[in-house]
Amino acid sequence: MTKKIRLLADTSARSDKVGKVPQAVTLAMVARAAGVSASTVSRILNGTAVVSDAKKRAINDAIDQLGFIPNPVARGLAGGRTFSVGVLTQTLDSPFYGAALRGIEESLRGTGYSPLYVSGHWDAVEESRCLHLLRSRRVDGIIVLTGGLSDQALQLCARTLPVVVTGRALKAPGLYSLLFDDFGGGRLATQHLIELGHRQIAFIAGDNAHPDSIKRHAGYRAALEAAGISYDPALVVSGAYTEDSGLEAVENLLAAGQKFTALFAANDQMAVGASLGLYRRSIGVPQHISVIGFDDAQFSAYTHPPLSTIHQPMLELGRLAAQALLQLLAGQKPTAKVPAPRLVARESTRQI
Amino acid sequence: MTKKIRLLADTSARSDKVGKVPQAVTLAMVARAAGVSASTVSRILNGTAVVSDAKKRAINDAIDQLGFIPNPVARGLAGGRTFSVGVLTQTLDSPFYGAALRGIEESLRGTGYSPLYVSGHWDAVEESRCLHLLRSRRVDGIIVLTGGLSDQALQLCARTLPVVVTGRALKAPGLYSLLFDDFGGGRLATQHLIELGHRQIAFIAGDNAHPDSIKRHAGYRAALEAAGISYDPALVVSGAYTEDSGLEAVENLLAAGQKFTALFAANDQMAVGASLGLYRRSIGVPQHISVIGFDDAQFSAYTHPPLSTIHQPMLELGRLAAQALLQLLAGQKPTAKVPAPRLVARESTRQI
DNA sequence: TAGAATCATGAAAGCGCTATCAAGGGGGCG
DNA sequence: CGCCCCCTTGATAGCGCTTTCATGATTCTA
Repeated sequence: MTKKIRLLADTSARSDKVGKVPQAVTLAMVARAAGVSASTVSRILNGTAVVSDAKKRAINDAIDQLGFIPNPVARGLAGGRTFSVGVLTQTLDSPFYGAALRGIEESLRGTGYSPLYVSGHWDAVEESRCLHLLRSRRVDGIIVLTGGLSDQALQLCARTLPVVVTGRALKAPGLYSLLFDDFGGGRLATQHLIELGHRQIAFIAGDNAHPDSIKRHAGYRAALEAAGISYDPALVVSGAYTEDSGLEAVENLLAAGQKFTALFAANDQMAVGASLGLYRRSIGVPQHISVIGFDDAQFSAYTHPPLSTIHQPMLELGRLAAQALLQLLAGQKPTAKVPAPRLVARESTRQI
Repeated sequence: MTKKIRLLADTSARSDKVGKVPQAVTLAMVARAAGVSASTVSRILNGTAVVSDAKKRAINDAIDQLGFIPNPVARGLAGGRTFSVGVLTQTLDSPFYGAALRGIEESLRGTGYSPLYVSGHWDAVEESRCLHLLRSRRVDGIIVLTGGLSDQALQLCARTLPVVVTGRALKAPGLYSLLFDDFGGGRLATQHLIELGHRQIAFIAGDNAHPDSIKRHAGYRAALEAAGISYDPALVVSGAYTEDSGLEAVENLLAAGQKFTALFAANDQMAVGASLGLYRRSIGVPQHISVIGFDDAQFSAYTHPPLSTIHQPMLELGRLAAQALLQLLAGQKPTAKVPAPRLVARESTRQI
């Protein structure tokens, strides 16, 4: 067997200058070994056409024996498909997007598609550059995790490439969007505090450039008003979604002499920062002030005390996004639906 | 101008069936527009040979006007290089590796190379599969962030592809390794506790499958012995580098009635989990027990109290790894050196 | 100034695969 | 029993680029 393989390899045009890649087993070699034409091997590989059982078996045997792995680069060039999907995220090392990336990876595993991650760092120009990079790398489809790109840019992109985008509600051919209910989440968090008897509830908003931050804010306000509590702008400070900004925000609130018994931060990172600020002033959570976050980041279950929060299913969202893209790629209509926000009441909030 | 471009485009062989990619500007079109041959354009693109200034200018003009972007897929097939580097990480959403990935991304930006991330989930079989995937995708080089692959596997891989690996000390042609001083770090953490007057210092080890965990453990032991404190196996429990396992470990320690005034966890995640365990028992950190972690994860500055830890420069490590790979790719000898461990004393440790 | 040597350039042959097209063979129907 | 159609298969032409190889134009040396 080994001998036969070697022989076949030797008859190949340039067996002398292999060098670079050792496993230079090509489709042509498989074809020769199986006694069929390259076309037929390709047909088996892609399931493009019906092939007789006998040949099918012969080819599969040859593939196994030679250890043939189709070269994706060549397939990409010839077939126009690279079997890779671009993922435009914002930061690779965010505890938040990380989960989504993992979800994407999970859904893609075993499908033959590989993810190609690029990060836009919340900068529309940068994101646009990333989009170009992905296109130039000839990805077969793109997943965009929120970000600051304009709706038009995405719709334009979707004209030539399947696109799945999270964090907005867009309709366009070849485009599918997955929108999490940030408004409902914001309302839910606030309702939770109200139900615990709180009436003076401070809010640390996220970056105003992010639509989700605005919607969480609106949810907060809606819950307040539904409970007959008037919205007090003095209790609202803005942060930037970072721990530092949460810390700073709570310091500002305290410095301004604001009275509140509960605090809702638009994400967990700010909630953690804020808790640290309270800790520094020896204000107990939840003894003196209840704190609730948003996102349910991985670390939130392990803070002191474990943080109450709104669970945002990023892992699930990643999975769904990838599945939707796969459906788009297969010419089907995506069916994915984003789970509703869910309250995770832990120990940082309590009855007044 | 536009007209000219359109005309040129129309004379192309299959301008009627463009469809898929709109910017189907090919090298051949540039060549025609500039009145030169494809070879010459290619030479400019790659700097492969000297070309007269006049043609050089004409070609560059044509490239700009047509908005030509070389197709990496075709380049990959023809030239054998794909301008992508594979990054084998363990989990995409770890706060720890995340920083390294960002470092890699930073170093690669602007070099023309793109990273292709795959994650092995600490499973040698899976990692090996990932390595194959990267090779089959024809990456030009590989960065391996620790993991459980055997040294031989890596050396074998390095025979055909430049490889940079972190977390081990290997020497081989085409292979460069970046080793962080885990032993020194473990010793440093323990010394810190000893200097604060602690004599009974518990240790939560990491996963024993990880060499770095073993080395941190050895560092702990060495510091103890250097200070004349006998090593007490009863004070050592093993965890799995997760928050949960840290929590569990401290519970075991407490349940067994062990006495200790300080605790060193082999990573920050376990330190956080352990702190939660102490909090649940109303044991104050650092009032009753000092806690120190390892890694200096992003969240560690914001825990209650902020966690003392050993800074492991993952961002820097990522940058260095990418730079080293770039050097390898350029045929140079990498020069990167890993920074030494550094103590970050925050508020979770104090004088006894 | 003839010949060699150097140089810039173009033509052409692939890289490994997919896709189109045409051909051969077998079966069904009139 | 013959014709037509369908089904399987192979040959062939690229995908867009890199890379010899060969060519004519220069320049240099003797």
